[in-house]
Amino acid sequence: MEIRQLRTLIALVESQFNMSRAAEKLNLVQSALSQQLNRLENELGAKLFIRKGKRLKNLTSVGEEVFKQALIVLSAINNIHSVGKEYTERDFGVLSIGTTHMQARYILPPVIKYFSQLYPDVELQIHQGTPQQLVQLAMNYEVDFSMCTEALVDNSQFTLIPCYQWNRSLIVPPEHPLANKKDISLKDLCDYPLITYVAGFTGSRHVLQTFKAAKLQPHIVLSAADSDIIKSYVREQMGIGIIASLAYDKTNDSDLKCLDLAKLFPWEITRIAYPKDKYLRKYQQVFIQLLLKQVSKHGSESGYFCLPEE
Amino acid sequence: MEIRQLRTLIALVESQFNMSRAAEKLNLVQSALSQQLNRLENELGAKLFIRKGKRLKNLTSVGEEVFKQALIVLSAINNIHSVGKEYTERDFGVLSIGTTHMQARYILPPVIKYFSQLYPDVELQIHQGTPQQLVQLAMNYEVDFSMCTEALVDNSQFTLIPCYQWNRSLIVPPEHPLANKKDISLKDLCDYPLITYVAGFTGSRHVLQTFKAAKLQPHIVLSAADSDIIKSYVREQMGIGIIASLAYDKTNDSDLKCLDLAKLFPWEITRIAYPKDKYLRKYQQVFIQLLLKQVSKHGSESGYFCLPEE
DNA sequence: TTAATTTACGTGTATCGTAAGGATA
DNA sequence: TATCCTTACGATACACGTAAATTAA
Repeated sequence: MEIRQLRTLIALVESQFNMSRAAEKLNLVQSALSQQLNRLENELGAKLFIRKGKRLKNLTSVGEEVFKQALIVLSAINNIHSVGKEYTERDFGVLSIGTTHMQARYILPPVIKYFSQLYPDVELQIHQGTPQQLVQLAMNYEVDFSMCTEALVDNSQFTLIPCYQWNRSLIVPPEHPLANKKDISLKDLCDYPLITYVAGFTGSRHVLQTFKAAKLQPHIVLSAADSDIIKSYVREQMGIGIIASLAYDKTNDSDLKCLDLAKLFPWEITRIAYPKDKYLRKYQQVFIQLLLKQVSKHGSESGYFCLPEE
Repeated sequence: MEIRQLRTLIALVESQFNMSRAAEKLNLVQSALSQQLNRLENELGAKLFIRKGKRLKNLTSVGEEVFKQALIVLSAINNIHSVGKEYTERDFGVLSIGTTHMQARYILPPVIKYFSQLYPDVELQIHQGTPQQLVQLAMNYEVDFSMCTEALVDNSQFTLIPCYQWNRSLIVPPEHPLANKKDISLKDLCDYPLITYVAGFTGSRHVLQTFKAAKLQPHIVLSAADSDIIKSYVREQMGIGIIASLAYDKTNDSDLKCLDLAKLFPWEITRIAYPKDKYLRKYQQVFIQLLLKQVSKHGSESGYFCLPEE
């Protein structure tokens, strides 16, 4: 059995059982893939794919099992390469992070700035996506780690590092009736058109649950993936906005009134997640340390987020 | 990188950094190994072994890390082969068990007999050893699983299946002063020369701890690795014996008196252990099931052992 | 018909074994 | 000196690419 053959298997699954596309991914002609798959199937004595005529349709049960193990093999092989690079090119390489807009915009900038000075030869890649996509990215080793607020925490395949916790605030135009109200209630929020994060995003699940638990029906007129868009629409008088408190910028957003909602909604915990079996290079570990340090320092200053208590 | 190269690395470590022996293991000439190691080290850009002149002395730190990952790779590759065989030769193969004399002699026979009828084409291999060796065997995939009483339970790399629990009995010649005594105490045991299992074996640690906790000093004249030897020496009047209760055979050992010591010493739990990442073939799973069934049935009859409560 | 896969065949590469040369205990 | 490792070299095997044949959509 060859590692090449396992790569082939994985590429085939990742390209929805299309050999030509898989071959392209691997920079090979597709006849080569065809041969490799044959050899692998012959060696194992079992078909790995369900075929319809000549075309591959899906994995067989044997294929499923072999595929799982193939992922383990390739993860370990990647780790070995990382170990090598760690030795030959200690401060040189790529750091790819999966994250949401919120992190990328409000948390990461100072960390990244500092990190880039420390490691000028490390190329930083930021991949944005929904929490679900971020989990996928980390699982498939397409990023080194993801920062997730709604990660599927029950997934025991991940190392999870609690990173910070944050709460929500209401933003309204200064002339809005709620702008000077103290102790805003859930009911108050239901009286006005609401703008907040799209479902499945950045802890929006908890917001909806909270309303539901209180048997209230909020009137959501618009939901957006990022805080800046929510702010824009609040400025356009389309409604009141609920955003992460840390997304409110005292200087740039001074035309909006920001009211703390920490008591109404549960705090969210954002974690760093990467596969348990992944080897982290030194600079990757350093980045995580810097991030935690930044959170504990700047977070406590702003009061909008802090280290989790876990 | 080639799987072959990782096999080479592992073989080198397993043969104490002796290339010639490693080559023999792999059925290759040793120049081939030399080349493979070179290629691997070149690809990674780092030496994996500390050398003294031309000879290999030990792993470098890079080597250590690569070695760990190589073990993962080969475990997964083995699993893939198992999946294949499970498909092509469902009821055909080898089942190798690591176990102590006690299990092999007093627990396994009926299980093995039944299993052999179910799977006449599965070759059974029983590897005996000390608990430490059994752990090693399982860890290195040299057996499919080990049955351990004193397994290093803190080792999170193992799947552990509690199998049965058992207690100890005193065996004495029928004319011995203790033969008719009720409620034998720890102190009583210290009054006579004692014969029991060797240190590090079959729960002997707990026996010694119990005496120590009671500030008593037993007079151990002889320790042996298996119950039959202990019985022999008790028959020779060399002392009184402490053995696992289940090792006393009512018919064959009727010339010895057996007195339950369950209240004096803690119960031992025997577990099946195999690496978490190991793929178990059907017949291997069946064997474990049969074993558990046998224990629950025959154990409760004899009263000498039973299913653990965990 | 077009897109996808298999099969046949030739080429280049890389691994293995033989054998000779150095180094260590 | 005996054991162990490296290097050089030739034979073999094998994976890849080209191209033609075969089969679904």
